[in-house]
Amino acid sequence: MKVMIVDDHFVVRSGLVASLELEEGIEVVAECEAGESAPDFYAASSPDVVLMDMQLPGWNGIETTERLLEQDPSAKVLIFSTFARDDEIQAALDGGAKGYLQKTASRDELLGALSRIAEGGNYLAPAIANRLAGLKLGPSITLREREILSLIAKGRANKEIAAALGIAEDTVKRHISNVLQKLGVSDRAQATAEAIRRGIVKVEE
Amino acid sequence: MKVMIVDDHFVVRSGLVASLELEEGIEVVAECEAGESAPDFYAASSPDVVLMDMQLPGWNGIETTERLLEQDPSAKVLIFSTFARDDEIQAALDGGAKGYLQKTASRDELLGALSRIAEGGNYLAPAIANRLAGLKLGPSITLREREILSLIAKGRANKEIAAALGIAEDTVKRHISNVLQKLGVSDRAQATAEAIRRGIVKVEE
DNA sequence: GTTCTCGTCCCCCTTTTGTGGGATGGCGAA
DNA sequence: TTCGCCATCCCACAAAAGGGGGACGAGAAC
Repeated sequence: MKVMIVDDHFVVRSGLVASLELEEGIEVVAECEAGESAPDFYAASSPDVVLMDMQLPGWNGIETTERLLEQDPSAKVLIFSTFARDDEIQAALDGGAKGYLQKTASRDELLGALSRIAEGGNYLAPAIANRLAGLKLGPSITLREREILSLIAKGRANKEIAAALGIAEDTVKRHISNVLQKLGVSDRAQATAEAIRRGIVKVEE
Repeated sequence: MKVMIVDDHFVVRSGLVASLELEEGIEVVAECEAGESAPDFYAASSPDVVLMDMQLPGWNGIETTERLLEQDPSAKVLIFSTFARDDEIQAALDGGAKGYLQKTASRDELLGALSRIAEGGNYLAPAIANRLAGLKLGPSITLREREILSLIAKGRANKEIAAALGIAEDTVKRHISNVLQKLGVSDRAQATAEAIRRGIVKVEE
């Protein structure tokens, strides 16, 4: 089985290489530090499975997965993330990933997930699968709403947001009113915290 | 140099072992998955440096560091964390750690930090050191202001904050006005984002 | 002593925010 | 096609937010 690794942490890459190369029949054919370079590495090494980190500078794991799938619709991506946030898992699976594993997973779980996916199957850690099954999917946040949320987090007033997007201030207020309800919060400050928690808005260093 | 590793992620442990064992003069004498077992491993292997993960189930990195220092006040601990939150770094250094390194660090940075600390020195990633220095130079956020910031992030209105703290609404407004200036932001939404970024307010799963 | 910051309180003022109502056009799914 | 959702716009209104002024007591710092 040919495996490609996408992770910006050298320590994770070398840990994965060290564990996987020990295994009979597994070969790491590419290691890549950034989402942006993944398509080229993929084309050059045609791996059976891609092990993809979620938190990457630049393109994140989801975006990179989508690009790989544009390039090769049969690409098999296993997301390997530090976190297990429901919305992130949902987004990863929606984006076409074949599985989702936390970095707390044991070596056996990792190997099991890899072989399941190489065979064309899917893999979700049991704990995650259960949680997702019981998850009541709340109303989804639209593109426009996400856009406005990120401007709110930057301290923009409704008037400024309207100007930036070229729409009326009343429309902005309407969007905000809707998104506050969807997030189950009462004002833009709490919406900011919730958007950051859900990964809708990023906080850069 | 004898190194002990404390990290619950097998992939990080094997990555560290793989990278460190390649190096002349470095030997990994203990690997440990939980803070609770660290003291025993430490006593059995007497390492020169302990590489400590921050996010551990049970005892976290700071608590484990403190226990190791009770046991051996000359223990040298290098925190190896996924994050770089100001308050966490502060707590780690206050707790007696000799250094703080993010998991995004390169192999060279890691080796450099390890040898600096083995020699009895300290190590803070340059970016982090600058940021901490910058924060100390900037105006400091008072206790009351932090308290109010976290209530703002929870969506509380000024009136509610006043009631919760048993003070007048005008006083709350005064505090908010001050803290907005100190953070260099224009409203409570942006203040929320900034407070989260600086680690003043935490976002839990 | 004096000066400084912190936390507290009051007044007044403008601007912003958030919600309610109602309305239109587009677009995709049932 | 009809229905629902998205995005857009309008109006009106109450509440909230944020800034300005001035003031006071406690305690730390000089």
